[in-house]
Amino acid sequence: MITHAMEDYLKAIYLLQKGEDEKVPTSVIAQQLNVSAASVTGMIRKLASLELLNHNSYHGVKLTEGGEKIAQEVIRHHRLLELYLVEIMGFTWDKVHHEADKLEHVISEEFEEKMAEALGHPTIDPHGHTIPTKDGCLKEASYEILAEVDTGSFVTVRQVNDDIPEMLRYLAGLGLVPGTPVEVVTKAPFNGPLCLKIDRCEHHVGREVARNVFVELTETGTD
Amino acid sequence: MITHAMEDYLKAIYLLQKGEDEKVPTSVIAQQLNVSAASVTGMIRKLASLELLNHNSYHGVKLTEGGEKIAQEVIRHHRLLELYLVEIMGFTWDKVHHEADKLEHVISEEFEEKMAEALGHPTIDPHGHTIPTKDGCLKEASYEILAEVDTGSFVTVRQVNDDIPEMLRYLAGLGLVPGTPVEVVTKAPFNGPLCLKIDRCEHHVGREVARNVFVELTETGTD
DNA sequence: ATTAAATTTTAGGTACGCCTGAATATGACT
DNA sequence: AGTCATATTCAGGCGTACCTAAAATTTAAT
Repeated sequence: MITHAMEDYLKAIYLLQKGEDEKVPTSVIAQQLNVSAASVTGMIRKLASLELLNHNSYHGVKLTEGGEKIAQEVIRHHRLLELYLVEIMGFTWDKVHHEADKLEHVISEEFEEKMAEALGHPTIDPHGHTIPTKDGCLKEASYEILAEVDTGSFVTVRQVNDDIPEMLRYLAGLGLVPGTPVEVVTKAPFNGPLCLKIDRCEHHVGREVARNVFVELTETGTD
Repeated sequence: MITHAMEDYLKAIYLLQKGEDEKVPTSVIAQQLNVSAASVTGMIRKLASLELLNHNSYHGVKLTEGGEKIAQEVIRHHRLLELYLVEIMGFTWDKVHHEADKLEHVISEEFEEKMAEALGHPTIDPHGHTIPTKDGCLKEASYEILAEVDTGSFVTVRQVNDDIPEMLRYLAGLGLVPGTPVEVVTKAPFNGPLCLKIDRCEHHVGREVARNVFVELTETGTD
């Protein structure tokens, strides 16, 4: 029996396990899920005994195929829910992450299908993340971090982190949403703010925010 | 903190506690929730300590105002969900009870409001049950049990029990859904089947089924 | 190569929600 | 009033999921 907590662990490990055979250390999982490292060890034992992941003591974990499948299902639920809540139910995009985090463990496969149909089998969620297909394909494109783009670059926003509601409201206010073209006018030194031209208006945003926005380069600047 | 299990208990007690100051015995709650009587006692302790119900040992329990409020909220969630799943998402009415039972504990107040808006603030769910209003009004009309109506009566279906998917599919097939006018043509003796005229066709349904259908009398027959 | 720092695991404990089986209280019936 | 069947509660246990504190292991730095 897969519990909600197990699903949360599998999802977190899947999203942290970026590279092909990258092992995810216990401490990183603990930080991601806001639990103690000891709790993570305990859960890892259980997941390993179910063959959902492989565990090399002191060297991190890696999901098995079975573990990945479950993780992808949960992520598909989450992202479909986020889009459904925004597009069909009229939620603002800052609130849907929290709601989806609860619902993702509870909805049936039929619920998932009804949402996918209502949305026309979408591939991208409101924050720009790829929605895994039913058979488990998830090719998350890798974009640049806005904070690290060279001055003078022209970029298009592709993704934003979805877990800080206040930041999402701020980003929406600026127009910094997936699809928006942006010019990086200047970058103040000492981790200072970026000056961005969005829809002909200049805005100054801090690095903290710019680290949560992911972009595609249209034209590289000269730093 | 109110857990999902607590909500389930409060809901069950609320629905069992038909009369004004009717006390609900432990055993009935245990049967309703499919748990042991001992488990019910344990939970009753906890709910009593939170002043959500009053408990007279060996004489059953009665919800306090606070307990009733929570129960009504959960029931509102459940019934709004059932209607939303049928009307907006296209579920068949036999599957929504199970889905709503899981979702009712998880959705936010905002989710509840979005559903109510999308449905035009409805008052009745797909099985004919009253949806409590946000401020906790639930006037469940009391109807006759179809199995106990006199031969020759003309009735209108008002409610059906929602927890047996197979029976709901059978009822839908017969056209025995809320709003349908029905004539009770005959009632076979020894708990035999009822002969019902529905939309000009005669159908023979067993007592078991007829005990799960609730009707309003249009014209009483002569038994 | 040894030691110090960081990471990870073990050990022991809490709370929840459920169980079974044994003890106890109640109400009805002689 | 005593007895019986039923209803209820107590006692002790199990699995999940988390915690803190202490022990063990690995890594990095001298």
